[in-house]
Amino acid sequence: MNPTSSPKFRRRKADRPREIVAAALQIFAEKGFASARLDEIATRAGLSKGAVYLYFETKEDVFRAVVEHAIAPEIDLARAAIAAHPGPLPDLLRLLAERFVAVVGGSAVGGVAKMVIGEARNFPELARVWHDRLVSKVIGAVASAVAAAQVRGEVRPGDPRIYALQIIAPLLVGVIWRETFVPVGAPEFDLSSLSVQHLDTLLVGLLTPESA
Amino acid sequence: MNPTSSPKFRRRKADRPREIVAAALQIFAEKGFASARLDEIATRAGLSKGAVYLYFETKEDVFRAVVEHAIAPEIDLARAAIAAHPGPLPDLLRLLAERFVAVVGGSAVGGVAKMVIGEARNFPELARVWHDRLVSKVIGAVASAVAAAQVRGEVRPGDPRIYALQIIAPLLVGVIWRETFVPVGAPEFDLSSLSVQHLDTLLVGLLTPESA
DNA sequence: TACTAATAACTGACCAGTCAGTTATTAGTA
DNA sequence: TACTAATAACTGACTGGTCAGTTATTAGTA
Repeated sequence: MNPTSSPKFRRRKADRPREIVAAALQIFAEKGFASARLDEIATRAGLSKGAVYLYFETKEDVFRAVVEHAIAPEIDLARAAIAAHPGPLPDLLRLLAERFVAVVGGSAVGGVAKMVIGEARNFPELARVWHDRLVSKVIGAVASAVAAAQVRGEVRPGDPRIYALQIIAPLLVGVIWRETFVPVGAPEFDLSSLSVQHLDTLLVGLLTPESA
Repeated sequence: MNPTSSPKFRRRKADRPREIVAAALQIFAEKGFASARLDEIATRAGLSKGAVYLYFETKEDVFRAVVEHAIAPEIDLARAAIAAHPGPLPDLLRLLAERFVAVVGGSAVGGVAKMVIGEARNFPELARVWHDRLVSKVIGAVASAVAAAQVRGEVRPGDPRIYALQIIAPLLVGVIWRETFVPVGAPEFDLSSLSVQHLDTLLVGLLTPESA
């Protein structure tokens, strides 16, 4: 009819994978792996289902790319913050929490985390990637920061790995809460207030009386 | 072949629903809703798929029954513990944590929780049931116990609802960890040690200097 | 004999993955 | 600059398999 003004499609090989992953991130975060339809992912990415298979072998392949894509910035976040921590433990923890709230609050990472939890049994490999590349690194880094602070006499005795979990858990549950219960009418937890009150409270119990 | 010793089936109308729900609890906890096969549930319950439809309308109906079944004892647990709490807040919290570890550690409730998180978007009604009947009640009860303790001067100022989340979160994350990452090789967190160290630490920050 | 719990074969819908054909784009030619 | 051949990005109809839910039939029970 009118070939000049509205071509049926554009050839944009370079941009497609990124766009497909972005669309898949949304759909997977909404529906989980099994219930996500490739047709819907393709449509949201602005192409046909067949074209998705020009860029990815299988649906699981797309899922993998999404997890990688969601993980990468998180690793940078954790690495940079821990590597550059100069001062005492409370400063590091407040910095980490602040970044966590900013990054997780403003992206679909929470949705991906929920998806990983939900699909862990059916796709253990993805849980493994998520754990090995992200979660264990964060827990390990926080735990060794705590252990170092214990050596300096800043932090009371106790299992550093459990301390790390205690530090992270309320923030994580805040995100899961938002993804799971807020959509069905539960009142939200403000991540920022949660983060502040959590650290204020926990640090009192964490630090030795001398250093506090 | 041998009709007397092994009849092809028995008629046991009264027991079937309970057995189906028990089998479904396991399968759903393992696979989540979408990936669970009704055939597998039926087989594990010791009957055929068609027979399941004599007792339940749809697969979602079975899911509903499972959630109800998993919730009921938890509600009793929370209600009884809170209602009967006599002494100061630390005693109540230690009691609750102990029960939590015992009940969640020894049952498939953790699996159901994970399932609810994973399937929340696709079956919001079930997330609503889980929230309204269980989670909000527990959070609310803990929050009002904290608020009462604040009035008594036992607990420092701060949002009681956030305090409640802080109290529960590490235990919850411990369970999610076990369900999600331990199967792919992550080291376990001992729920019991976690619970003890968590309360020991948190209570220092929670209680006023006078009451501690 | 009448009744019904239970089975097992069946249906219909759905969907991941395929592929033959279509169309946008680029390279080559004059 | 205009035309054309060659290429490859893309489409959409199709297939093969899976599975929730149905039903014709069988077998246990009263």
